[in-house]
Amino acid sequence: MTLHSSTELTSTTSVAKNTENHSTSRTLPEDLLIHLQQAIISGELPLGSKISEAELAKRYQVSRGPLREALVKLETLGLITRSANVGARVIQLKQEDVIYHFQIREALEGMAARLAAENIESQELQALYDLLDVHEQTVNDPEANQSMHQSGNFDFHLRIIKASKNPQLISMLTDKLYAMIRLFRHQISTHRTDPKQALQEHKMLLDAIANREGDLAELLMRRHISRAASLLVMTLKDTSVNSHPSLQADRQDSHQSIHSSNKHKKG
Amino acid sequence: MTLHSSTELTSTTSVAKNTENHSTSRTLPEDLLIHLQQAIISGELPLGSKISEAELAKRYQVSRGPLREALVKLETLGLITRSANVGARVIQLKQEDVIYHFQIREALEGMAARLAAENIESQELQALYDLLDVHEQTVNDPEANQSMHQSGNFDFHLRIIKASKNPQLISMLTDKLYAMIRLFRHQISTHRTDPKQALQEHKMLLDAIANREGDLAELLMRRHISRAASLLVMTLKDTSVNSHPSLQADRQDSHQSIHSSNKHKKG
DNA sequence: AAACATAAAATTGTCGACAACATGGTTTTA
DNA sequence: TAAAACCATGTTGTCGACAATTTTATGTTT
Repeated sequence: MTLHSSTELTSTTSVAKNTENHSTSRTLPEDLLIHLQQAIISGELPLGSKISEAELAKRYQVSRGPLREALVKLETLGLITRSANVGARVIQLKQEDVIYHFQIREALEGMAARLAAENIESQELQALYDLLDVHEQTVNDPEANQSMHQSGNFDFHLRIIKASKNPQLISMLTDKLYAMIRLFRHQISTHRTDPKQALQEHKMLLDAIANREGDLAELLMRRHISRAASLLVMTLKDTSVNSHPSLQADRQDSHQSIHSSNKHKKG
Repeated sequence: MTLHSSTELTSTTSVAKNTENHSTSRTLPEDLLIHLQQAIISGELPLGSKISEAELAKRYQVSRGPLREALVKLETLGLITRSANVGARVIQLKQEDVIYHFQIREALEGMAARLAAENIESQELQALYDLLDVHEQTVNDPEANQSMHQSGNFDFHLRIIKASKNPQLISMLTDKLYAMIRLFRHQISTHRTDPKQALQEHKMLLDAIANREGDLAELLMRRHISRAASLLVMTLKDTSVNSHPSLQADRQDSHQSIHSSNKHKKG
């Protein structure tokens, strides 16, 4: 089949230069990285689909040079795979990958919690306690929805990571691993984590940090993440990522079904 | 100053295409990545020096396109920093960086040891025990030099990492972190690690893995790495990386003093 | 002489075109 | 008929040139 299907695409999202549209960064590879990351996470570029450089270049109104640099970065983020003379594909999410990912996150965020206990400053501590207060209200609010819980959860973890004061660790966790986590969240709509339990765990963790108990903080963080992981894996066993129809992309063509982010609702 | 100083450079290392020289990979960015990595580690590109795209392109007989892709990868490896419209610099090694790095490595390799205890296969286990036997002979051999101990050490850690069977963890540790470690080793010539002690620690660790005691394996690995780290930091306090003359590159020009790998001996 | 504005040079960012390779289909051959 | 060789097409890899930006040099003013 020919691929003049560019009419199907979101009418040329146009990251291009001085046209002063919604693009925020300064260099094309940076912009492209953000947009492509979002496209993959939202499912606009389906998992497993082929990535055509020419097609993407036309779509974003850029040449293939900057696009390729963005693809290199995407590869190091683990969101796509590339092989010489063949091209790039969006990764496929297998169940093991989720497990592998959380094992790494457990080790890294555990260390972050330990370091946070050593290095956190009083104002950061205060901000975290404030955040937990807000979180507590959200938990008791029947109006609150899932995404509100999640963003608070996210923020809490992020602040602890930053409190570790280890720049390389922070970069690893925020730039790299969390891109993958966001991918999980968007692809796997059903996550049955209990907000109240999460809050409870967060409280104990924060107390440990406040008391400068690094060992305990690391232990609690690891348990917290490990628990979330097994919950997620259990969900996957039911939903079965590999057989989930909307997560399977035919291995041949790419021309994506656009704006399919709000699909696969919980039947 | 003009930069016709290309005569000073190692006469055009020539990664270029079909000329069938010592290059092994298939695509230019891959080759370039390997060569540049080596150049940084050996000190051919001094720490903190500016990286000129034009100069490097001429030197390796490639155009700037593939070179830039390699630079993007080098940036994600943490070996260079890049800022828009200004260019790339080789990183500067500050004492904190070493600490930050080892904190991450402790977390990650600790997890690797734990997973290895769960997932290692009998043949891998046997190979590791064989390796320790060789190592033991090396330790008792007065002829053996530092680099022999190191390569064995290196191999041991690598095998355990691979035995974890977590591909992402393996990639992170081998591709990314170990590039940095090799940089440390080459830049900081004086490392007073005791081979006998290291061997002893390795034995205990391997026994823990063999006995499938994940908790213990992780603990021992973390202690092992932590000890190496503080030893290295102590060395740094004496040698003082920041004020070490041959490690300081003037912030202006780059034209490197070539083949300066065997400098900065312990006066 | 110091500080500012301006011009020139050098470097990075981006583009379009060509070369090398892989893929799918067709023809040839056993 | 099936397998192998071949060809056509599309895609990725690489290059050289131009545009945009930063840096250096120059000159003017106080």
